[in-house]
Amino acid sequence: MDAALKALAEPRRREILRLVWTRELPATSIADHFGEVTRSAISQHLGVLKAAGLVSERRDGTRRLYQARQDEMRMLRDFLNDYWTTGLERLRDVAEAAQRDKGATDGRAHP
Amino acid sequence: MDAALKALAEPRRREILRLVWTRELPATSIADHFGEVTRSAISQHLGVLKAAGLVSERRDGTRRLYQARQDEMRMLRDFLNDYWTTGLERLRDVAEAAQRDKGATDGRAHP
DNA sequence: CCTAAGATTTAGTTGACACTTACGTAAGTA
DNA sequence: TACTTACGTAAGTGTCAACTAAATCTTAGG
Repeated sequence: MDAALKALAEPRRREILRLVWTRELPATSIADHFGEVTRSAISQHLGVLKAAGLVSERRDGTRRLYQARQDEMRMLRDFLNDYWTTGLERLRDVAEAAQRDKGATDGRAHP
Repeated sequence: MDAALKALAEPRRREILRLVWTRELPATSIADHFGEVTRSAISQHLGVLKAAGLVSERRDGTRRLYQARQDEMRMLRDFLNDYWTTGLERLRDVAEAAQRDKGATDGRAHP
């Protein structure tokens, strides 16, 4: 999860992910799409994406075909939907701390 | 958008966002939740979150109250849903490149 | 005015990361 | 075997981000 979000924080990797969203592509074709960057750099990005579970790799002769793992992306989307609203009991101690904070001065911003 | 994803890539910031998801909290209360980090560090994280538009800041006396901007988070979620499937016409040139790649040898490795 | 509380800002350090160049390797081809 | 293609990996460099400590700002209250 951490790895996935970190991987997506890089614009180049997002673009790669989009390139292989609907089809398999060999590393070279992907790299060709980025004229301003070395093939090696793209290879490293692909490694990060693969380590994060966001792409799959399949070998075909000397080539390696990459494709996005849409299921993992869906999990990430669900994480963004749910993470903030789950485990809210954790907030209790902070709420108490805030309460303590204001208890002395009574009623400025929040009850 | 870029800034938002980058902001979320940091676990500490995600936790902060969760703390202020349902309520306003002063910076001190937030910092108290992270025993192992300085208030200064938290303040800087809050600055990043605010610059990314993920939290709002309101002043109350000497305190500054922060709260998550859930609308922005929803936009981010929608981005994750749509980005990959929009602008697919961009893929055409890559598709052509791949086609060229295989066309010569008719579906083997490479010319 | 003076002081304290709450919070940000400013160096300055350290580690992570994106990148390039150079090299290594596996698989196909002549 | 020798050559070429398609990759990954290693090593080195520059930049950026997260952190600490110290300084600064702002507001409240005596």
